[in-house]
Amino acid sequence: MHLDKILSLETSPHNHLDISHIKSSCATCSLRELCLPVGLNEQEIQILGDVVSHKRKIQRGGYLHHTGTKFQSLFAIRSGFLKTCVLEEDGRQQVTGFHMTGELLGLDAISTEIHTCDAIALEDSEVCEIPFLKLEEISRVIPSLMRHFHKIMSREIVRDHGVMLLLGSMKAEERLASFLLNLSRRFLARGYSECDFNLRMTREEIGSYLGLKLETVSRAFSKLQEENIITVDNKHIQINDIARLRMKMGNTSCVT
Amino acid sequence: MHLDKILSLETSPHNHLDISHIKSSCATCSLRELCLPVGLNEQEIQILGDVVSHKRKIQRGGYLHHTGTKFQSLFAIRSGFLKTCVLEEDGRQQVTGFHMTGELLGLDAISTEIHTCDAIALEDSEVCEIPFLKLEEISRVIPSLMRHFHKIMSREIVRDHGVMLLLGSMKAEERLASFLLNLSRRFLARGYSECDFNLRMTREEIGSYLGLKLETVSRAFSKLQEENIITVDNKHIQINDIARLRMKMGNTSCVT
DNA sequence: AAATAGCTTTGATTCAGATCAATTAAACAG
DNA sequence: CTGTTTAATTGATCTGAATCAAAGCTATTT
Repeated sequence: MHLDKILSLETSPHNHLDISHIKSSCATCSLRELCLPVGLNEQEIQILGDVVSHKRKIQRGGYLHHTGTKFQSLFAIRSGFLKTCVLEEDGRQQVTGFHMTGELLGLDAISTEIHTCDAIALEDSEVCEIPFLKLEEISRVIPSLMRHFHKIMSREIVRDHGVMLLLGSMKAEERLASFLLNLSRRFLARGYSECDFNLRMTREEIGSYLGLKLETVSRAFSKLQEENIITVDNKHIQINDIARLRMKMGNTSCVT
Repeated sequence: MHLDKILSLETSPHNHLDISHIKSSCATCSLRELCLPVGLNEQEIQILGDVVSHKRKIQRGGYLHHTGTKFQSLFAIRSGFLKTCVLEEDGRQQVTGFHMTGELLGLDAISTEIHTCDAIALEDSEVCEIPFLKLEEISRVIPSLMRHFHKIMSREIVRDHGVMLLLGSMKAEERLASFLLNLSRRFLARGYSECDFNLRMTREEIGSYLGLKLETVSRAFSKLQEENIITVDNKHIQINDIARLRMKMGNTSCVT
C-alpha cells in the first residue's frame, strides 16, 4: 500500500468528503488519514498519532505562515485550497504553487528553518500541523514513513522542474492548457469531476504562477473558449474536449 | 559543524583541490568528504563508509544517467561540472540545472525510482555513487545525517523556486546577471575567484536554462560588457563591477 | 436595492525577445 | 597546418505578450 494516498495523494481517487465522518479527536483523524493507506500496524499508528498534534483552521485570505518566520511544522491540508508565494522586495509577489487537500506544505522551509514563502488560503481551509522534529524521530522508527516522506519531497522537486519547463519554453496558451489539465487531474484524483470545476484563484494569481499578465491569461481563456475546447463562465470552467486541450499543450507532458 | 560543507557545500569556502591528497580507497575518501565536516564520530564514519560504495569517472559529454532508467543511487560530485536536462518528446531539451563539486544529483528520481532527467558531464567529472537504500538505512542510525539529507532536498526545492521566479518575472539581462552571480557565488564557495572564471556550458545551454534563445544570451553578454560590468572573452568571464551586476538583477535576491 | 470595490474582458499600441540570416571565431580531426 | 565542424556574434525583421486604457461584470457591504 502507498502512504501516497494520504500525505499527498496524486494517484488514487480520494474524495475529501470521505474523511468528514472520522471526526473524533484531531490526532485520531489525522492519524487515520496519514497511516491507514500505508498499511502501518496499530502500534505504528499509535506512535504516529502523537506526531500530528493539532488542527488549524484558516479563513479565506488568512495566512498559514509568513515568509521569514521560524519553521517548526509541516502542514498537511485536510480541506480547502491555498497558494504559496514568494514576495520580492518591491512588493510584487510570485505564486509558486496552488495546493489542495492531501498535499503537504512547508517543505521549502526545512533547509533554513525559516519559511521562504507565504502560504495563503484561497478558501476556508483546514490543516494538520506536523511538528517536523517529531516527524523525523518517528520516521526513524517507521521506515516506510521515512521512505514516503522522501518521495514526497522528491515529487515536489519533479513538479518544480515541470513548472520550470513550462515557464522556460511554453507559450501563453500552452501554459494555460497545462495548468488546466494539471488542476483537472488533481480534482479527479480527489473524486471530483475532471471536466467541470471552479477556480479558486484570480486571473492575476494564475498569471503570476504561469509567468503571464492577467490580461494574457484572460485572452488565453477566451481563445480556448472560441475554439470550443473549454467553456468559461468567470471562475467556472468546463472542459469540453480534454483531448484537444492536451494537444494545445504541445508535446510536453502534463506538469505534476 | 555542518555536513553542509560536503554533500552540497554552499556556505563555506572549500577548494576541491584540497581533497586531492586524500586518495586512499574510494570508500575512505568519500567517507571523509561526507563526514568530517559533520562532526560524526569514528564509528559513524565507519558505518557511512559502507554506504558510499564506488567512484565513477565520466568523460566530457558522457552521461551519468539517462531519463527513464531505474534509480538506485544518488551521486555526489567529487569534481567536474555537469548539467541536468529534461528532454521533450520532440527532441528539444531544457536544462534544469548546472552542478558542481560537492553537489548531490538524483534527488528528483527518488519519487518514482525512475530518473526524470539526463545528467551529462560538461567536463571530465568524478562522482561518488551513494546507494539510496543504504543511505536511508544509515540515516536512521545517524540522525544528523538524516537531518542534513532533508535539508539538502529542501534546499533543492528552494533553488527551484528561485529559478521559477527568474523564469516567471525577470527580463533577459536580469536573468543573465542572476545566473552569473549564482555561478560566482558557487565558485567562491569552492575557493575559486568569484570574479574570474570560465563557463563550462555553451550559450545555447545557458539559454535553455534561462528560458532564452542563444542569440538573446549572446546579446545580453554584449550589453553587460558594453556597460563595463563584465568582460567577456568567449567562455572566459570577468566580473568588473559585481555591485552593478547585482543592481542589474533588479531587487530579486540571487537564486540559490 | 444601491453603492463600492474587486475581477474580468476586450481593444489599441508598444516592445522585448524570437526568428531568420550572414559572418567571424574557436575547436578539432586528419 | 589546413579543412571542417561547432560555437558565438551581430544585424534585420517579425511576433507574442506586455502595457495602456476603457468598459462590463460580480460580489460584498450597508
